Amino acid sequence: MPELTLETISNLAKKRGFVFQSSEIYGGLRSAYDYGPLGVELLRNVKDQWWRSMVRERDDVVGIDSAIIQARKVWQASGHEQVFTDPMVECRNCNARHRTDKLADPDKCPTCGKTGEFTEPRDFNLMLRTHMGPVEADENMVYLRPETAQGIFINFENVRRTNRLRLPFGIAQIGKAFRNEITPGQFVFRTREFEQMEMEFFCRPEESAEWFDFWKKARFDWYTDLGMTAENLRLRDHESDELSHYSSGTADVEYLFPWGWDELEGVANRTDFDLRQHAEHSGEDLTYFDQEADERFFPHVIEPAAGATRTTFAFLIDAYSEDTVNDETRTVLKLDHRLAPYKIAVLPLSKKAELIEPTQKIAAELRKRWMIEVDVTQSIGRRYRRQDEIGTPYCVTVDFDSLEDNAVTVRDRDTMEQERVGMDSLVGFMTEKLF
RNA sequence: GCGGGUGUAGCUCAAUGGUAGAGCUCCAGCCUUCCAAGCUGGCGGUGAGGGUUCGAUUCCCUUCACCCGCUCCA
Repeated sequence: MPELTLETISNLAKKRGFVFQSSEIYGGLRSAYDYGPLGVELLRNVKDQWWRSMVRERDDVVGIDSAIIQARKVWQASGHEQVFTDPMVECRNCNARHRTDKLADPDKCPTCGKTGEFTEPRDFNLMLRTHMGPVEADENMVYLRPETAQGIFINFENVRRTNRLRLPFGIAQIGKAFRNEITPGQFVFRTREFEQMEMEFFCRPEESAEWFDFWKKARFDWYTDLGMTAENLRLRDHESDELSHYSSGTADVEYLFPWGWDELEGVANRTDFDLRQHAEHSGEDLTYFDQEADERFFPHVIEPAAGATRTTFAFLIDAYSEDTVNDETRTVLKLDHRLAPYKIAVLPLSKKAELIEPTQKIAAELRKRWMIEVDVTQSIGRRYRRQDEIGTPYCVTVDFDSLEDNAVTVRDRDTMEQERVGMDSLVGFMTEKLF
């Protein structure tokens, strides 16, 4: 198979209605994308699988959905306002960017050594801003959250108390986040508006190393369980100099994208940094009281934080394949059926009315359980290829024999093999296949 | 944001300072048609704004977007 390029995969995404450029009819808006009918299903399936494995299948994790707009003080306490708004200068000679307050010599570029090449200091504010209320004044300026994590920390006590939770326990959230990235790009990989899937797992300080290892493995396995190629995945521990301001240890789950290894998810040991900061800034007591041990302390936190949109993108890339069939290229998205936008396509062999009627009947029955599509246009071969290209695992074909024998053909996306199945047992048959 | 490149139907490409063409895709019709078959017909375009000109897709300016490098981190 020829090397897969970003262009190939983004072309497929546009052509089949997975992803569109934002504001396209007005020339496009940089760094924002709209998800089409197929993309929204794929994205939703990825999020559902995450939620299922992180929340519903666990007895120690609960979910929340916090507001995108939060008090400005949240971002002062978390450190984002300070870390995300440094005045910076750029070197005209080598284009390197430096924080003004970190320069030994304010006129000399530490990267290339030239002097007098700096631009005027500019604020690089990585948080998007807006105003609460109709009057645009500094007093009512608010940020759009740059991560979903803080919405969890500030609700730590609410959730713990109302749900009577005891350590160790986690709080999970899926939602949009916004960052004024300096350079967005690589299609949907880095965008200024994106979606995160984050979970903060609170535990006793001395157990944090153990949970850190647990979550690293659990998160890595989640991808392979959903069919992502293990050779295209790796777990990489951060060097101490690349750790974030809040972290004592971080490991990234990385995927081998067409442009190289890049991050899907970060698993970080955030220690008690966030709870301490919020306790200090808010004046609330955010410690945890362990009745048995009779002690009060700040829990430590392990955070698996994944990008929902880029993870969806990675699944799309990983599923892409091209076979040669009868000297033609067959493009197939070999998506796990749990992620595929459509589970089944129902296809009458021809448009004749006598076939349309049973097709609609079968479709109505299948639609109660699965996301399906009915396609009646053009030749059956063409329709199979179309379904292959959007990753539909099974096609159900109604032909003229069906009118006699009350059976249909079920065709497998990956093997292209066909099996005759009675209409009465079709739902049961598909339930087996789509467990 | 800086440097380099690119913008013509959904896609691939053609043409021209004087009514923008083709192939593929898509849609409709014909054919009891199981892996992108055929025939007939149809929809559809010069990224946006301004300037020069009798006339601009073509020349000039601005802008927007995309791709490649420098940065970032979900």
